[in-house]
Amino acid sequence: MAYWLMKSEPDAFSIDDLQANSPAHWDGVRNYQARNFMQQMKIGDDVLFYHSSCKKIGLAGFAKVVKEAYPDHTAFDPNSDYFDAKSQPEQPRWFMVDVAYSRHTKQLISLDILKSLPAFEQSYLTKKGARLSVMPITEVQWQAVLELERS
DNA sequence: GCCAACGTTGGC
DNA sequence: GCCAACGTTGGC
Repeated sequence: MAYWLMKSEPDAFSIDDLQANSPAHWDGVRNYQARNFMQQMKIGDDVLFYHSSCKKIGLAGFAKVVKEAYPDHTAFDPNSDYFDAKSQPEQPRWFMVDVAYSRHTKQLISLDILKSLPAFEQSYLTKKGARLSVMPITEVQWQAVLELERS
């Protein structure tokens, strides 16, 4: 069982949207490293839902992987913002997973708080210039987040 | 296979 | 809206 963090711009898709449309497919990932991580996801893995590029940046909720990686069909659709002519149905380049809503965080766990946690001193999230939208989270980091939820 | 130009991400 | 830090592209 593994832990992951997935970023989403809440203006486009927020934790509220996931709650209202659960499970949802996580389409539109067009970065190889992020894709590779998604391909490692297993059913039942825990996901931290992160709101990026917005007023309240940070962890907004919890989700679970309910379907493992399969071709991202938005790459095949010329009308989609995520269309990629180089991804063909016979040989898809991009993949997505399905995630189901678990719950909101009690309150938003801001990026500042995350940065203040020793567990997150070394992470894809807080690393300078980090732009990865899908990343693994360690057991220690996961527990640190749960600890915040208890306090 | 190098690397300059370009596009994107995402915090501020 | 700015821009630093990246990732990707494409000419050579």
